[in-house]
Amino acid sequence: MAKKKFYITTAIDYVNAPPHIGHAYEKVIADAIARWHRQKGEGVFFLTGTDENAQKNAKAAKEDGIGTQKFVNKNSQIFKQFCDTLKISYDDFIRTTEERHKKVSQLIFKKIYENEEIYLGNYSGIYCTGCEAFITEKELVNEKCLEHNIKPEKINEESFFFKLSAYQEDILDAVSKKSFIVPDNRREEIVSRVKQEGLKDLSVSRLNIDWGVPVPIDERHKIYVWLDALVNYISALGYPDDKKYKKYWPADVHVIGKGINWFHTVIWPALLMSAKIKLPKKVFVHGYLTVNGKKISKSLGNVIDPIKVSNKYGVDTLRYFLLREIPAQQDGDFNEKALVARLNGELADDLGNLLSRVVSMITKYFGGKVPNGKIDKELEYELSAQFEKADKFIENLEVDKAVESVWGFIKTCNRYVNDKKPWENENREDILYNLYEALRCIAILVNPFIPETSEKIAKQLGLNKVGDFKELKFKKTKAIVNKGEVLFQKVEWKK
RNA sequence: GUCGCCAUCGUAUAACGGUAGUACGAGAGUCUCAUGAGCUUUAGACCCGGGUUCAACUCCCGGUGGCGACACCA
Repeated sequence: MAKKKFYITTAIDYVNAPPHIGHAYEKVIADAIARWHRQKGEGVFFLTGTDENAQKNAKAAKEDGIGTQKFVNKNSQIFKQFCDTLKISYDDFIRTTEERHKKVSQLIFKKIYENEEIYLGNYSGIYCTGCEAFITEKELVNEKCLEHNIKPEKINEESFFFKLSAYQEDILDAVSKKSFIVPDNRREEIVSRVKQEGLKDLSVSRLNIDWGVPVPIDERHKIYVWLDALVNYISALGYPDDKKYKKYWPADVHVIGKGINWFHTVIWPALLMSAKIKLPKKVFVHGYLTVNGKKISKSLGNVIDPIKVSNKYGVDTLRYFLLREIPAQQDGDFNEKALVARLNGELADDLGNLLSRVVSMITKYFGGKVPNGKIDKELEYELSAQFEKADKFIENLEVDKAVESVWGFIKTCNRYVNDKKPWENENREDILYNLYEALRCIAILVNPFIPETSEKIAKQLGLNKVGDFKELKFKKTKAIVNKGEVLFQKVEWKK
């Protein structure tokens, strides 16, 4: 029987600024979902990468005094290392300056052109020479560009347009489907905007700029970066002929931030329709992070470096915090106090201490050898109940609730120790046998969220690997436990 | 400016139109295997003003406050 496939992507990042905590959130959430599906035994393909063809990069590179390609090479590397530090289990890391991508980007442009849904027209707008970009009337203060305080010029130049307007009905149908955009409020935003504003043709090229992918039918133009960027989801799979493309497309989930919802749920589907390609099954729109209740911004100086947080508290603590604390369907707040509270209360006290007390007792009463006992059906039932709940939550992309369910079982185990009192020597074998099995399963359950810790638990349980979800039932395990270091060192919070 | 989303104990969050729940924090109690951990338990909330209804946290209208989208921002 063929394995079920699961293709998940994150947005690709702009490389003109270093990764911040918001990037970490998106990567970690997608990673947890990807790992969960791997644990289910599915054929998972997890894609992330960097978006490098924006004019911004050329500008930033100039300021840096290095060539644009060198600049993006350096910064893309930073993002890749960032993923590695956070233990992001990507299967591929696409860069839009790679030949394999540019080729497909041009191919899609050409295909849509040949369908006569890209045409040459005139773009008129106001152009700020300071921004080196078109700006909107709304960005003006006293007819001047807010940022550069100069009067922008009116420009009328030729541009290729995509007939987005032709897709009004088809897009409305697509976005109205309940499963396509998650969560509901994000879907409703798009549906009402499509209804109210309607779809207008979209300029998909820029004339006379020096950075970007050339328009295949007219090299004076460069492909609009959004069209180029969106294509990464299929170029990475080797569209149109590669067997990876045939196996994994359409994507099961695109994980994106709310700021780019419109591009992913309106423009991208329309482009795909025009190119006669299947639509992704689902777009998951997560919220944004604030820091101490404030919007992340350079001017406020509250940009948090996730690498520093990871170094200070451990990568799993950061991962756990992002996955558990931030509600899937809305914005969340990052603050160190809350992170420390999760670390001390849930990682150290609930999980760390459970492992510690059980391993200690097995060592103390049985010399470390896992006793042979009778399965406690009730405890085993509780395990499968919480697992099923968690699985449904992951299916609905409510990772925070999935983590909560797993912790529900951890709490049950702590209660189990108290109620059964293994130190009183009545059915001690049975009690500790069941607790051992429970912990073995906990290591499996927490693996998608905190992979490093999961392995540490398995090691203390005398196992050489963490199993997958098939092993989520109580069985006979021959092992010698060995008490290791504390899983999580508690941290005292001082302001 | 146009459009949209949101508003619940101190904090973070739930609730088919029918008893406002959960977690952290705070208070009290208790066990002793364990990382001063665990377990039990108490107190504590529906932004304001109208309307619909036998009944409104829930639906409608208005206000206030927060947030966002509106051609390149996870």
